[in-house]
Amino acid sequence: MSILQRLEQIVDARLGAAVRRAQPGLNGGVALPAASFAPARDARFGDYSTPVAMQAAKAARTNPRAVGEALRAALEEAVAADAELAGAVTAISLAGAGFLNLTMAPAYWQSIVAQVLREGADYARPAKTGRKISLEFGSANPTGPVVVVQGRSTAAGSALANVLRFCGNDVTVEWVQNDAGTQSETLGRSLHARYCQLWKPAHPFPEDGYPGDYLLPVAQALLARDGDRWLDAGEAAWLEPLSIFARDQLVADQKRDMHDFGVDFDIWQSERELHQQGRVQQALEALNDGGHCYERDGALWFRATDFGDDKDRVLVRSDGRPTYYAGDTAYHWEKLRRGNERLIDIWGPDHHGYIQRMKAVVEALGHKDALEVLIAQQVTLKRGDEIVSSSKRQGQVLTLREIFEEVGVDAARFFFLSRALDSHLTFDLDLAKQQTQDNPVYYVQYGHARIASVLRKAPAQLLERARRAQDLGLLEHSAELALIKRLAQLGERTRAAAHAREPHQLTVYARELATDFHHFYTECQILGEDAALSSARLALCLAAKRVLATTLELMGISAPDTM
RNA sequence: GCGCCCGUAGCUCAACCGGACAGAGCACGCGCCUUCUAAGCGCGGGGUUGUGAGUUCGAGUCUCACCGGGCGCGCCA
Repeated sequence: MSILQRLEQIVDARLGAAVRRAQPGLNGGVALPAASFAPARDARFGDYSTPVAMQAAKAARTNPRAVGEALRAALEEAVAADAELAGAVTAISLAGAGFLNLTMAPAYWQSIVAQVLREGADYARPAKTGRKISLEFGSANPTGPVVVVQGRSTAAGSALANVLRFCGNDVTVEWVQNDAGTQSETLGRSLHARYCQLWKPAHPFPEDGYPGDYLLPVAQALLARDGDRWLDAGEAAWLEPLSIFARDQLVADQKRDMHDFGVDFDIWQSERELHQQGRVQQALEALNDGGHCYERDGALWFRATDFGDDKDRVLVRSDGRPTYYAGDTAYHWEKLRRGNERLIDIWGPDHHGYIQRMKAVVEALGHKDALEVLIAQQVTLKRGDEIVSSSKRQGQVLTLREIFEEVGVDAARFFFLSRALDSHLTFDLDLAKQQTQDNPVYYVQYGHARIASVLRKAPAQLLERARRAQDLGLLEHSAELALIKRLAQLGERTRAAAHAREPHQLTVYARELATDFHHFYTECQILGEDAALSSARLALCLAAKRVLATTLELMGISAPDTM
């Protein structure tokens, strides 16, 4: 257990007594908050701070400063009685309305460097919880290449998956192929038209078909496999096989796009298969058995209004075909049956109205509050001052592949990741491409490359000495301590990003980390006359390199040794 | 009309469960390379957190109303 956790434990254990001291007449139980030491807002207040006394005072309706003072005295006593803690903490103070502040000794910070070197990639990684979480994102109709919005949801989704895994969860990353229903048929008809055009260029293209060039190679592939077999056949004969053929080709492309973008899914769920395997039927039966369905106008309805939705929803149309909603219900049921405690979906902004009904059906299946939906807002593409059209209608959408091939995967991922999912994102292609100081990706990566460069310059013997972490007591420059304090935040920052489902917080931390390193690099000569000091600073470089690499890995961005 | 999201410096955005004097980057001005990568560092000006009330020891954060922007409200997906 870390020193900070021990201190929190002591505070938790003594909080009740502190409250009673402040409020002697208190009878009955009070729900006491748990202490959590966070980095102090301002160095004047010390290094760590907790408002727990104020929170407890509120619950007990008593004076926050009185609770704080009793708690401060109790903590001081406990720290003095323990050699390890006494060496780590130099001051405990009460400030403001009742903040409990800690000032840590340089020896404490120096020990963090040793800890990072010892634990490496596992530094700040908590124990496995075994908690199973399904994360679904990117999912789209297999009706074309992966486009810009999916760049955003997959960059964010995969980073969220990484950080949830880092925090000890067992995460399954899933993509759904919406390969059933009318869109799939439209795809089949579009392909058939392209295929016929290979013989007769004047062959009409369906009015509601999918334009764009991406079906041309699919039609060629179909020709290569089946020759003229479908040319004069009736629709009933070719509709399903061509829909499936197109799906298989396009899904293969989507997989490749995603892989090259650095995202590999554990599951590519076909909606069509859920129907064929009887999963949809089973899910509907489960709902029906629970008494959540009824028939009206020849259709089967789900009583969504029993679970907070605006209106009841159709599961099976009066003509007997199940709705998309029925398929998605079956899919979410599947995810629950696989043992996931938590289902997180990332959807596009046009699916807002769908959230409540999906939560309703998950609750009806007995898993209230298991589903969380994150909405990834629209992305506007720009080149300098010019907005790049992303109208799907014209069939001229800029694909995700074109974007990451133009600006690079690292820059693309960082830009997609850099804003909270629920705020609008403007992606400036020119800025992302610039290899200048304006580009935050390179700012962070440059920190890593700079360290690698110093390490290459360092004599092997000195590097060996640095790895033994024997000279850390010499690290007391303000720039050194500031950098170490930032390294020490890795745990709480990753936990915050995971807990809030806000992977963009990683980009914020990465920049802060790089800033502290660049400052240290400017202020402190690493390789110098004094071997002991050089060894200490090299050790700090090794630790900073490790934490930068961990943060970049979580974001799915490379950590280069040279730039 | 109803529901959801957003509104913070000139611009783009942060702000941990309600916590201390609301912070960064860009842009603008000034300075720093005979030493480890200047893709870097330092200093400076900039704010009634859309408006008005409420809850609280304490509100950018919670509640209500209003203003502005986006999205949704199908036996479409």
